[in-house]
Amino acid sequence: MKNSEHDSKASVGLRERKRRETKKRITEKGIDLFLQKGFDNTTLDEIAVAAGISRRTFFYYFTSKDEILLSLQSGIGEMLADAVRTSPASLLPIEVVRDAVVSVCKTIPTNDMIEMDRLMRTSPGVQARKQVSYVQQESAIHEALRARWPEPERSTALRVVAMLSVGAMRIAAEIFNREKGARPMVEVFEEAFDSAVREVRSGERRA
Amino acid sequence: MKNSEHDSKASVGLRERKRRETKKRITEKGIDLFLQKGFDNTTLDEIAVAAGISRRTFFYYFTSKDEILLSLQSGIGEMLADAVRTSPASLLPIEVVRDAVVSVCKTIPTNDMIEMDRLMRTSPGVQARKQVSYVQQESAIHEALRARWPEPERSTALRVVAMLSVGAMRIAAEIFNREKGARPMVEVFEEAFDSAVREVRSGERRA
DNA sequence: TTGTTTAATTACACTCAGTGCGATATTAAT
DNA sequence: ATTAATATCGCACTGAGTGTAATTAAACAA
Repeated sequence: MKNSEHDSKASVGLRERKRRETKKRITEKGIDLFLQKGFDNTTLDEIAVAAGISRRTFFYYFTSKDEILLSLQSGIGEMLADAVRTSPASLLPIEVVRDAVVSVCKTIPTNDMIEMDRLMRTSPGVQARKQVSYVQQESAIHEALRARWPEPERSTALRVVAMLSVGAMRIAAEIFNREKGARPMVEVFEEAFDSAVREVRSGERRA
Repeated sequence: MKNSEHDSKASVGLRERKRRETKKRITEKGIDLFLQKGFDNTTLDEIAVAAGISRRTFFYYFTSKDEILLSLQSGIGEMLADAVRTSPASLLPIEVVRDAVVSVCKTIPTNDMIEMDRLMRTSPGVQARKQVSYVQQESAIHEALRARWPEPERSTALRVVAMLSVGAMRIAAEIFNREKGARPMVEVFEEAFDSAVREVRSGERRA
């Protein structure tokens, strides 16, 4: 194995290059059409024609129509996990996940978020799949957390902490889009996350 | 309007009675088939035949195949919301949601949970839809919470608290099923919820 | 260069979920 | 008995996704 899968240097070979271009073209044309006509009103035939491939070839690159959208959200999980792994050793889990989401939020362009959200809302089916990607992000964070706090008896707590962070992110995205990006995403997230923490801590006496 | 929609007394009329029987029959036969052959390997034609109706009539009762499963999980949201509404006035939000989930967990038969979970795992698509029902449950809880703590600036915190409770429930269900019901669901949930709260409270100093 | 292997692309035919439309039967209301 | 709703059904259609097998193009070896 000379070249790794994601080697974007010169020696990737013509095949791999074409492959990536094709996949990218499908994604771009697909999103274009989705934004124009809505997800459900766009057929695979239309996407195939726009991307200059046959309908059957589409399924060589994607397993379903949804995957065009999902492929955009994949990667966020890994970004979050990386942020967890590279955070200062002095922090507590709850602080680590907060920082992780904050740093990732900053990297996502605001316009993209709003457009994607509008897209997601055009179809209940897609809305459903999006939730699955949140679960994947949770898992990614959870694994990264467990690598740093490996005591097995702590695993469940870390799982819920991961869930809390992704959940706060999800809600922040919701609010962010409802306000049409009036405030930066990071700010909304911090408000959601911190107010939740405050709420939990408010019942400090014998529960 | 003489009779309310859910009046299960004598005066419901023959029509309503038949209607409910048909819907129930479809659900039961559907679940039977799903458990036998898996969700994806069961066609609507088979369900229709088993329920003694036409394929077309199925869509008079349900809007999709998924809805058979989803209709079973619906109702939990309302149970949770009711539990929130009827909880003692002295409790804090975080305590209220904990109690609500605990009380609802107790009412769900263990065997049902395990069977349903196995079913859900037979299809990624269904798995996705399940997540949507969690979101619905979150909303139900959130609304009930807001009715008790109506200050608008607290809404987001309550939203995240609702999410935390449903999330802990979801994770508890996951663990519960992984252990094949070795421990009661309530116990697993309490462990998940409480350990998360402990984790959040652990960073009590200047965050 | 040529031949060989492997991966990409396509056409065709198929299954199944879901919808639109219109016809017929059944129950309720007057 | 008439009339108005509500249920049930058949038929034909669209669109997603799969299986199969054939064709084309790139990679590699001699």
